[in-house]
Amino acid sequence: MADQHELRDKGLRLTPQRELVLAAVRALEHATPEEVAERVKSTHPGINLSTVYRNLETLENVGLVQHSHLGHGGVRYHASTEEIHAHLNCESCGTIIEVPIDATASFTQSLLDGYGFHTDLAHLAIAGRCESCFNKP
Amino acid sequence: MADQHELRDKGLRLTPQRELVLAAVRALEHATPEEVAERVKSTHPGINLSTVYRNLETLENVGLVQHSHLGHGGVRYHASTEEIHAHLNCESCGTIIEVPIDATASFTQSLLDGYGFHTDLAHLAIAGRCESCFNKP
DNA sequence: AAGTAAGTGCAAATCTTTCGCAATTAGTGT
DNA sequence: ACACTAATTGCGAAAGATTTGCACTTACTT
Repeated sequence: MADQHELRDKGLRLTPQRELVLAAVRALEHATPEEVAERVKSTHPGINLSTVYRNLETLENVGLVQHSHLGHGGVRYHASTEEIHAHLNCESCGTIIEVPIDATASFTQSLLDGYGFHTDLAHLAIAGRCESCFNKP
Repeated sequence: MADQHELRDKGLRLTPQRELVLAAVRALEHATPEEVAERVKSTHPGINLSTVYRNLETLENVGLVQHSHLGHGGVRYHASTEEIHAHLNCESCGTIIEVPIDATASFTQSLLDGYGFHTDLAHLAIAGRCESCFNKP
């Protein structure tokens, strides 16, 4: 039931580093590899950045985490959930708003109808400004 | 009327490098800085990559060009036009489909209504797969 | 024609991500 | 518990993209 099993069930070895990386991604929500490393270091100071990168990749391969591109900020990882969602990324304050993919269905359908394009909104954020930033300068 | 004026009107000096960078962005459509440099070199072999980067930034500051993030492929520049458009970026073949912003209006409106989010679809591409890539493996 | 500030070239610095390789360690069988 | 093997880690170096400092050049002004 524990954490162990979800990793081992995927055919992965259970290392402290790997568990911590996964835990950090889950705790941080949309963190950069750097931020994940930072977080892991609080528990496991010796972890190497390469190890973080490799684990993020490995965890993504087995479907436990996913990354998306948030424009300027670079790549960010988040835990996989049942709920696939799109990301609205405020370019001013960096806030990320999650939007259930259903809310985007009619849009993606129209892109399919109009352009034959099969949209994957989960993978790339949508840029813009959140309410409060929009109301500022 | 000529090219000179559009640059000078923006308060910029008219250098061969700058003109060529602008011309390259216009000719290439959605080119990476590297590609712009490559193109400029055919006319002006000595141009330095830094100069290309600096000019892209400068031209963007005065509004003559814009960049957008196309996921994995990195940053791409295109000329500013009357026609703002969104980019659909096929993750398999890299093709970019331009979509008039009108076609996205009801979607962005719904994000505004639902989340108070002011979407800027021009800035970040939308990932997915084009028709033909979708029909392959 | 001379002055000056913008622009350029060059080399080095940064930043992010990847890679090779030797040392370590988790999971397996004994 | 013990040894074995392959996966994983740490480390240092490498690669790719973009930025920066600085001295030299050049476009524009007067």
